[in-house]
Amino acid sequence: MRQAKQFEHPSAKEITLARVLHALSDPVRLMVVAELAGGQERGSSEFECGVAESTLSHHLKVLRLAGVIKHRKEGTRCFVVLRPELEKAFPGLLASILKFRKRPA
Amino acid sequence: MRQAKQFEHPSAKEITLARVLHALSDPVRLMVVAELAGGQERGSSEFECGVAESTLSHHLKVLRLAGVIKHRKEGTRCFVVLRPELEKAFPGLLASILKFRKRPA
DNA sequence: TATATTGTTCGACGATTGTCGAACAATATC
DNA sequence: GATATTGTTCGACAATCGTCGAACAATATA
Repeated sequence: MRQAKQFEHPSAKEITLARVLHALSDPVRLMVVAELAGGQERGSSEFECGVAESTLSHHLKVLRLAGVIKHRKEGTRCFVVLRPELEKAFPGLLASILKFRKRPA
Repeated sequence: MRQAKQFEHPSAKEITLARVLHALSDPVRLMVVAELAGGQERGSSEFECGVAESTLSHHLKVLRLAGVIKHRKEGTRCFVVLRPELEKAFPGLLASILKFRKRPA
């Protein structure tokens, strides 16, 4: 009953502005981040973004590698949550961006 | 002494969040926008961003097509300035982003 | 052990990207 | 007119992107 190997995450120092902006410059990823904006953790299957499962997985990886989300496995499921380090690095940035998003479908 | 044909700019309605974020997700373009943040117009030759002239021209086109800058010709020179429509569409967004730009490293 | 569930990784694909140098266009100056 | 100046567009290139289905890995359940 050992826990499987978890994902690699960049250190807080590796979170750069251009990288975060690039991570947010895709509608699917923007939708995921908006969904996480409340701060609570979400199961990765909760996102209904109209792309294949493998594509969503790819986008979560991009967000993870940009330092935007923490990605964790539990059993056969996966959970994601915003990384507090992001808010610490760029306080208010996410809110400033998300408040302009088109209405959450 | 006719004025040459000017550049095409997207309408204010075509300025979308993801498009703007994508335009800002490149270090060169981020630098240009930061340079324009004061609001005053700049000659395109004033930017020293370490890329070829044709590359800078490409980046200015990306910013123009994203609705971030107004690009105008005068004589043999070109001038760029932030589009007021951007601030109107996403008030405060640019400032929220630019304040986190890398300090003079 | 066998099977089902969940989600990642792999391989492929077309599209887009950032980059450069060369060629081009428009204007200014001689 | 001829030449110089300024900056764009073109053509090419490697790299990255978003996308999918198939294959795979880990866990849960029978």
